[in-house]
Amino acid sequence: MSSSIKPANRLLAALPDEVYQRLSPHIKPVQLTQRQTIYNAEDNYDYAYFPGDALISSVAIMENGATAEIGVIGNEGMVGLPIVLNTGYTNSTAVVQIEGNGCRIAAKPLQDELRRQGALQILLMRYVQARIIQVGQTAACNSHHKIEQRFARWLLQVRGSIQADEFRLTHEFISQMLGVRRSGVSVIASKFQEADIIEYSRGNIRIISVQKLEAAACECHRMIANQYSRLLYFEKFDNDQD
Amino acid sequence: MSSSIKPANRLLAALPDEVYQRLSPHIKPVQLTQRQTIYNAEDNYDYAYFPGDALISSVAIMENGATAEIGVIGNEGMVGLPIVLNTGYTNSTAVVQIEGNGCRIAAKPLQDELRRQGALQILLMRYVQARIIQVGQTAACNSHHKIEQRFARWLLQVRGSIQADEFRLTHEFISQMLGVRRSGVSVIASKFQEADIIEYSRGNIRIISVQKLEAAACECHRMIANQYSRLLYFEKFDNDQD
DNA sequence: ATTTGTTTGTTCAGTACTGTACAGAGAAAT
DNA sequence: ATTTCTCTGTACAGTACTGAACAAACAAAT
Repeated sequence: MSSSIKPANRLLAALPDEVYQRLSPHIKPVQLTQRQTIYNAEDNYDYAYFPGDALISSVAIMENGATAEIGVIGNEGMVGLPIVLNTGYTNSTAVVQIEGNGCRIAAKPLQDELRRQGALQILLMRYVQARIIQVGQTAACNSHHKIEQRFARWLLQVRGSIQADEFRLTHEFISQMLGVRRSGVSVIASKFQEADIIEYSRGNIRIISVQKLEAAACECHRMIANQYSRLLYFEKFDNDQD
Repeated sequence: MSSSIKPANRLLAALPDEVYQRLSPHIKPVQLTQRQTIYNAEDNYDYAYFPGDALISSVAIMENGATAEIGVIGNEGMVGLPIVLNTGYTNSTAVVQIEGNGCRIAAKPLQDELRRQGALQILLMRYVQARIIQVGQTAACNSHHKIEQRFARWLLQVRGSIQADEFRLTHEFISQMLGVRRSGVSVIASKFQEADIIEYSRGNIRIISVQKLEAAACECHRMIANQYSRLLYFEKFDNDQD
């Protein structure tokens, strides 16, 4: 039982051994299934979730049922800011976008470790800042950028979070994340496929050219990626196969 | 020199006397002038600002110069999340929207007090959560709600933050906050004036009927206001004069 | 093999904006 | 008193969407 097996989640992996050792008895693996709701708006947070190869979206749901993604959490992040900030709950819903594994830690041991004001505290404060930047840029992006740019940016963000070029996602689901019509997504997906940027079929998407996708995306992707790497020291996922 | 003179800023006013006493040598009054930029994106934060009767906006500025407000800070809040989270800087610009007074505290004494893990830590963690909720809801609101609803909501938010029904703001400035054209704002302002909801003239706006404004606004205003009062225990500014 | 459900393609009229332009009205400056 | 500047009113063509509907293609279930 050595400590040298680093967890798939990059936040946990970034912790010094000493801290990780203290937390590890409380870290429990979980399997996350597609479309599973981890927390509804105003649910109390009892566990923080750290995705491995799963991807989770933080989503705002309006009174009329319209949705908009306000955060993407892959293995660079965690679900559970209300635990870090000790505020009980929040207004957004956490939904599993791409199924996979991950782990979770109960609120109390995590908060106990935070109170030591050590590496975990520093790391998660920086992560909170990264999420604030992400959601702020998303707010501005939703106002000013076209669906096509936003779709491209979103694909790049998903790619960066799960560190893979292929994933299972329907147009319908993507449209809910972008807060637009499904048919709008279909039209642009078709255009991107025509341009050899992506390939897709019935719920499966593969990114063919990251460079072309970056050219189609708005500045927001670059901006957010830069801030994440500044704050969390993650190297970029940049092995472009072009 | 008693401690009983409560500061105009409600965050500072909510602190126990003991904490406030420790901070008070570091609290310096500042006058904030309209359109003054307190911090540009990526400026390092050396002081946290606590508005009294001034109002500050946190704004994202895109590469093409387009702007969008991602946070409103009045006497219920502070400018300086990067100090609280100890991340140096952020991607947004802080601009004075309505001139007035306030005070500021240097980063170091504030962070020293935060490390005590007392009332300031609890309060500002809760404030961070409130700001996250605000910006998240704004992101969704920008996607789904009409300019008219957003304008109404924005006026209510400004009113709640400065706790006054009249303030100096041009259509041009409002349009930059909402991320829309100036002429679009003018049309709706004129419509609201016709309906006896507001009154305005050359940079001066007065809210006549809060109830009508609430009816014109989207759900987002209520949602954010509820979360602010839950997290920060502020009573609502609800002395409607209708 | 046939049915059923899911996913994508496509159309179409309608709406809410955008970008731009110009004029008028009030305030400030000389 | 006249000019200059700031702020607001209004118009107009163009664009990017929306909401809704229906068909086609494919996969899964029986």
